[in-house]
Amino acid sequence: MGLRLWSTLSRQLEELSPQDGVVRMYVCGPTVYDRFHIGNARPFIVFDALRRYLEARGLKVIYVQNITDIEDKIINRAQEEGVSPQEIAARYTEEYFHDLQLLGVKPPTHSPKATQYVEKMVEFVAKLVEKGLAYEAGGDVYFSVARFPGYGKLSGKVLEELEAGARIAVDERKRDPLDFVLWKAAKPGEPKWPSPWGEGRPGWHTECVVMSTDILGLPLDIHAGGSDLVFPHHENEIAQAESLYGEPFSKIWLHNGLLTVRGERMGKSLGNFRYAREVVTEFGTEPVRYFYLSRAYRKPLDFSESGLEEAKRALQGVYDFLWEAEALPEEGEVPAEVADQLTELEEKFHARMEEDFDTAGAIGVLHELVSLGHRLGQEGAGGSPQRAVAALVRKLAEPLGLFQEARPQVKGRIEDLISLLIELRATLREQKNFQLADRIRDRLAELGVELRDTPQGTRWSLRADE
RNA sequence: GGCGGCGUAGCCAAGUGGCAAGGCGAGGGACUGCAAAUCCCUUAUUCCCCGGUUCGAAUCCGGGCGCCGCCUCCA
Repeated sequence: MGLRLWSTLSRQLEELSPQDGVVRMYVCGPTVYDRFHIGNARPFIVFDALRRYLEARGLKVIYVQNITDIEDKIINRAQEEGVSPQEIAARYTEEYFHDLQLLGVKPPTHSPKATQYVEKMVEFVAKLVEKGLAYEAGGDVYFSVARFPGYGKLSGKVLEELEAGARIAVDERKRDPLDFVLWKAAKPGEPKWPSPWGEGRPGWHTECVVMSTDILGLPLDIHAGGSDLVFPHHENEIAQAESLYGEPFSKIWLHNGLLTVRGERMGKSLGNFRYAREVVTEFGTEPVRYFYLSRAYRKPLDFSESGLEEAKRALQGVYDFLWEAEALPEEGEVPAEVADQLTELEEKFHARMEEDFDTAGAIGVLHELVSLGHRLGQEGAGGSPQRAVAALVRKLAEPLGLFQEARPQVKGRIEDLISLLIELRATLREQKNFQLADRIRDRLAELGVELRDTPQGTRWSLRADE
């Protein structure tokens, strides 16, 4: 397969070329100081879908997503609540896995924690110091940006202009305002680890480099995250990794667009966020996934309830076909002409997916398949062709985590009761007692049981609960 | 100010050189006792504007206008 992805680094489509069929993929994970919000969920869902698509195409994917369990925000939160940072981190790590599951995300192959890697980070920083790429100052260690000629290549920034525009209050311990911290000296009461520069803790940009290379080796095939991480986070990762190892850190850099609310970026600090858990609970797993995957992953996406509602309706339309088709008996052959159409649409689906992971275009193809299925039903093609269409939709959508739900079932006795009401209604209709017949239909609809009168008799289906 | 990106129907949205996917919604028709669902038709002669290149441009180039993100922790 030839999957091409837009790399932020090269600013062009890059062929994914894994060695031995193994894709080494790293996605920036959460800082566990709170539950993540629905905007944070975008990369989790999008890159989960990418990973699963690659797996569906026969590749092995080693998917690593870090957990930052030592960081300022965790310490602050711990102080606010009067508990230990470890307790905060443990709590929200658990919540993170819980919410990932709610989003229908397959657990990462590896979920390394920063605190498990402190020793290796110390070794890494020591090597940078040894090579003269970093320096110690007052118990802190800084990376010397001037020592890495490629600095700015990911974000397209130019060193001189960055310095000119530096808004940060210059820390006098830094030799250059752009230098960033690799190791922070411990303040009283903070978690700390021993190091050649005294007790302290690792700085923010180091963990991803150390953990990803430790687990995946160099270079990574894909390094991914939100577009807000391009600078400085990923730029700084490249600087550390490449200046030390002297080879490319990651072949492809992927960045998802941010979630906005009425055009403004969703952020914890802006207060315009909603927790992912809250949104999934309200709208459901698949509507949330559909909402994200029906938009190009690189573009900004505006969050709205109406957008989620629309996703829900679109999804229901597909299920109306799937559930109906799957209830049909296997009968008749799949005509060669239909088989050809299915092959053609399947190829179209993959063509969209392979061109920069165009899930939105690919979902459009799935809707085309559903239309084809309906048309076959209309033409009286018999059960088998429609079932074949439904099966293909299910298969193609599986890596997206869409259209996988089974028809809601009711227990045997309730099913018998519904059948009884339908029988009764049929009699009433024969007797032209439409008022009562309609009342049965309306009341059942209110209870979530929809009746449809077809030439083959009355069919019923259950609406999924809100 | 610098860097990155976006602007396609009423709304959401794919498409980056060869007749403008798809979803939601709206209107008309078929079907129905009436509905619902479904099917058929209609809803962008045109892709923010102005120039240019080309046999041909939403797609490439130049110039505007508007919006967003990053430049500070942030998915």
